[in-house]
Amino acid sequence: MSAPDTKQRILDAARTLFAERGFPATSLREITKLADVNLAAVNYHFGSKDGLLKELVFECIEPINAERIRLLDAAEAAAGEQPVELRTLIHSFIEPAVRELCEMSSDMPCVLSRLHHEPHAGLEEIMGEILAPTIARFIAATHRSLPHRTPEELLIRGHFMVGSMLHLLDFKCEELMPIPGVNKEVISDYDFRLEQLVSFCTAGFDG
Amino acid sequence: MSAPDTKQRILDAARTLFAERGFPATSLREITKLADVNLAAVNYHFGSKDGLLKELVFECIEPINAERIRLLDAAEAAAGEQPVELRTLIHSFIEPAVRELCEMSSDMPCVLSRLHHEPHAGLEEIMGEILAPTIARFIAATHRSLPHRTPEELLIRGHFMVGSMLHLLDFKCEELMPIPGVNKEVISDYDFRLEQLVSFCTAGFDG
DNA sequence: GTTTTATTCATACGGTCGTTTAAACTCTTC
DNA sequence: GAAGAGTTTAAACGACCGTATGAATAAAAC
Repeated sequence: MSAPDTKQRILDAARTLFAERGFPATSLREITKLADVNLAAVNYHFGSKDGLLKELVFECIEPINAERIRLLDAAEAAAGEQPVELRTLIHSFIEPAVRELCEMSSDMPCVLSRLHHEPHAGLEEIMGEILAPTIARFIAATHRSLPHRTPEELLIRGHFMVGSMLHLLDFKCEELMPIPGVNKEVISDYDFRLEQLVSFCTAGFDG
Repeated sequence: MSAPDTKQRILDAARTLFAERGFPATSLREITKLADVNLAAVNYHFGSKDGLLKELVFECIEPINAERIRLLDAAEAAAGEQPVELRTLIHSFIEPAVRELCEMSSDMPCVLSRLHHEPHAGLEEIMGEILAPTIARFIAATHRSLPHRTPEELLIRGHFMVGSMLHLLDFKCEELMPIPGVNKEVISDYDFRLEQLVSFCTAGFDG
């Protein structure tokens, strides 16, 4: 019954529990019990509880960010001298996150969404170092696409876009109050969610 | 040096620390030390740490909710048989939260924003009981204003609106990476924030 | 088959947590 | 000024936390 890959089992269990109760409220004993590994394994493989969190977050947002840059590069190359269309820009930013996070695990979106709102010591570093250059590029591109908007408007609307996206990632439709006429399958569909979010933000940016 | 109003001092200290480190990561010892009251005072006045949180949240969102309903009633009365204008609807939902939270304390928005993303046992109850009827009314009103939209579209876009709003409430511009040409005073201004958010959501809802 | 390296294990450490207790201290009210 | 309800205090409780240790085990190298 021993674990073939202790490290991965710990990551999976941590993801689940962090999503359920949050990072500070989850103990290593709960994680290792769920993962069916020894308590000391976390400190052996990750150094500390913080180390575990960092690895979990990094392995998740790094590929998302790379994909964002890739899509933006492609869009700018295709547009040549012209500014990239706003909708394409927003799609490039949102799609990798929604797709990757939905594919990876239904838990990770929740964890990430929380971490954005409950910054943890030493984690802004990851968020900052990895995300900051990306965000700077997207703001610059948005500025070219919407030259009539002030920098303040673009910045705060970008903030709204991130808020909508994070909230979508944390969207459990089971928790929804029953609303007459709402089809849960439609709401849960990945393509529907993505399309709606891109449309909402595209219209909102220019509205 | 004894406290005239222990209860209020605890609430104030708790608000500050919950905003800074989050609920689970804040200890009663830190709270009572900051409030300059005895450790046992929390359990005497609030029954438990959870009780403290509940009272803090309730005293904050109850008036916001009441004001939302008041504005919606007024708007519907003014519109008569006609559906209320979308922008008015969204303004009625957003304005009370942004204003009340900004006036009350710069800490509370942060706390509330987090709690939405890190549901705590027994708190969904407050959120649900207080917010659910309000949300139902706003969805119904939105449906009248935008009859060509499906219920699923309205629901998920309402979700985006809430996400944007929560993220705005948690917006500390000090943490911002320096972006050339951005005036921090403009970004921090209450009226600017409100106007931008209402415009973003109004355009987004119909986009 | 022995030595070496990597991993797992049971257990313990010092600390902090939320909560409780019972004594001390206010006050008002008679 | 004695009585009593309301509040504050210091101290302690048992439970759980993240981390560290050194022995046991498995895998690989020689």
